[in-house]
Amino acid sequence: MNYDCKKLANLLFPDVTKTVEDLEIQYPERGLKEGARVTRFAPSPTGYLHIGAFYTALVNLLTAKASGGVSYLRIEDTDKKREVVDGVSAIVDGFREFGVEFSEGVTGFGAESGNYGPYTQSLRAEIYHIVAKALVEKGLAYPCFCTSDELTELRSVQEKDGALITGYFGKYAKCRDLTFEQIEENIKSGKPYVLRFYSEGDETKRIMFEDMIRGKIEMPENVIDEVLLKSDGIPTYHFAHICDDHFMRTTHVIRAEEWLSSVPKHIAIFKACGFKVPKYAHVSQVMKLDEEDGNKRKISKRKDPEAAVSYFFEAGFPKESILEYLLTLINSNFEDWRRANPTADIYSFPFNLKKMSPSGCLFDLVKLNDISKNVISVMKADTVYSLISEWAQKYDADFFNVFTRDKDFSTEMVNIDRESAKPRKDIAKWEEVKEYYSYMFNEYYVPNFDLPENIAADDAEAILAEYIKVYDNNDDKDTWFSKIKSLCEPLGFTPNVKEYKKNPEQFKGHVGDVSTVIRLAVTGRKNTPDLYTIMKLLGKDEVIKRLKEKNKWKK
RNA sequence: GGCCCGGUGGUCAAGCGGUUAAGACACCGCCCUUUCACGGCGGUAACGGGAGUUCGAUUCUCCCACGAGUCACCA
Repeated sequence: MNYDCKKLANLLFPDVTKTVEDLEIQYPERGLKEGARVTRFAPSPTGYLHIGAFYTALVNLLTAKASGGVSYLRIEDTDKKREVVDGVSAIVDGFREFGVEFSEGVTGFGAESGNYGPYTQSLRAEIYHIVAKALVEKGLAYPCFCTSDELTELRSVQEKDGALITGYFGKYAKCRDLTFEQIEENIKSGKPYVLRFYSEGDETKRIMFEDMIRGKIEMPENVIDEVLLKSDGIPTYHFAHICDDHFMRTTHVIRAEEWLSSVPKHIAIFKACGFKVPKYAHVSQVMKLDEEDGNKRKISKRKDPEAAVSYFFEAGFPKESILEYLLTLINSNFEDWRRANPTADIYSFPFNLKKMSPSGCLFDLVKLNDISKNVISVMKADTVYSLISEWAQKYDADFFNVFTRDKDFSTEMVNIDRESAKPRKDIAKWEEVKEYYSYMFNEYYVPNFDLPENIAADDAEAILAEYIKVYDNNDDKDTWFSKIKSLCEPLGFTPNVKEYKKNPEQFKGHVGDVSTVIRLAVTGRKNTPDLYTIMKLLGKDEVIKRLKEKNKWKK
């Protein structure tokens, strides 16, 4: 540069009086214990909380917690075009729904905690300008007055030349050669400009860095004069990343893999600023199978409803299920650990970044269901009752009224075959509950008279006729079952299943078939949890009423 | 197209020069069982292809194909 950089810095940033040294004092080293990691999750408020973003956030949280460090939430709202009105709340609420908390940072719209703020980029203009000014003073940044048309043209020229890389760099960076007078004149005449990084990179040289998930990575040095400040004075992601992660004292930048290719750029800017480069870890993306071409692809905000974490909450997956599932994707040894520590807090899991897979994984709803069934199966009835109520209140008002009409009844209902050594694992998400227990509520009960092939309608009728005679809702379970057994022989069935299996031709069926008839009559289902309890809960009148609809068996 | 990342059953994945190539989910069968579920036992199923290096490659190297990402005044 052929001019006094200090002079230019003052021309560009006349109002900036603070220095980088001031900032170093204002945001000192955190003084955490050896090995404690400072991580951050830094989303843009462009819509709902994305499941992939949450996944990355979880890795950040886990990394900080496992090392006794700090995690914080920073909002990257430097692109006003993409910003969405309730973007910040959507993100914060999303985490809140998971019961997940950062140690510091943004806690709501316009709210934050911590000593390294502001944690919202739009509030940090001064900081960026201080650092930018310092860069200009060092001759490592300069104003560029090129219009977007000129840039597009540059690109097409480069492409025509068959250039290996395109972009604003080296000899193509014509604003590098502006004289001070030209710059001054442009600025005085109000010409918009961006501030560019003056790259000293050498395109023949290569840079090495260590990614904590992928290991050593070698790439060509950055030569691009990346935009640092946009024409409105707001920083680009790249520059904000450098300033923020330095002054918020981030030790580990853990972000999605799409950032991997800009690491050389970031390292160059960190060094130009005289800042220490943090450790990087690039998390591979959560993908799904595209229905059209059958290939893996990133879960898309636009095309895939399951991209939003709210999708899972609407379906009624407990937050623990989603968390558990994501943990199994994050560290493959999580499942083993969970088996050994069934009730431990997930944050006590010895998380290890190095154990993360460098390849992208498919989000498997089937596996989520399985995990969720396990999670729900070990919940206490009271918990299940309140979680179903909460869910229904939000998403199914009609069911909410029915379900909460009689709390004791519903609690006992969800407690059938629960709180035991071998709990049932039927329910994966709350939206299944209404259908699953439909026969327990008259509003939803659908009589069904389709007998299994092996049972004749006349026999079914006879079974019920006899059963009504002996049925007593006050019986204990053994008595209840022995009465059903006693029905068998007079009607040509056997109470002994083994006997039936030995000589099937001697009987019409066995006690299982007799029970099936009663079950079908009472619940409309061939399969249910413990029938005894169901009948007990339904009550004598209702059971008898249902038993008496016996004439409707399909013949 | 340049750069870069990735690759073990359908899915998530152990493995890190010599293994009968774990485990989980899914699927199938059997057992248990008044149905279903749970549980138990068993089964089907994998190292993208080609060259090297080596006594020996899933593992190391290179090439090819494939898949992903990135090349903006978006993050």
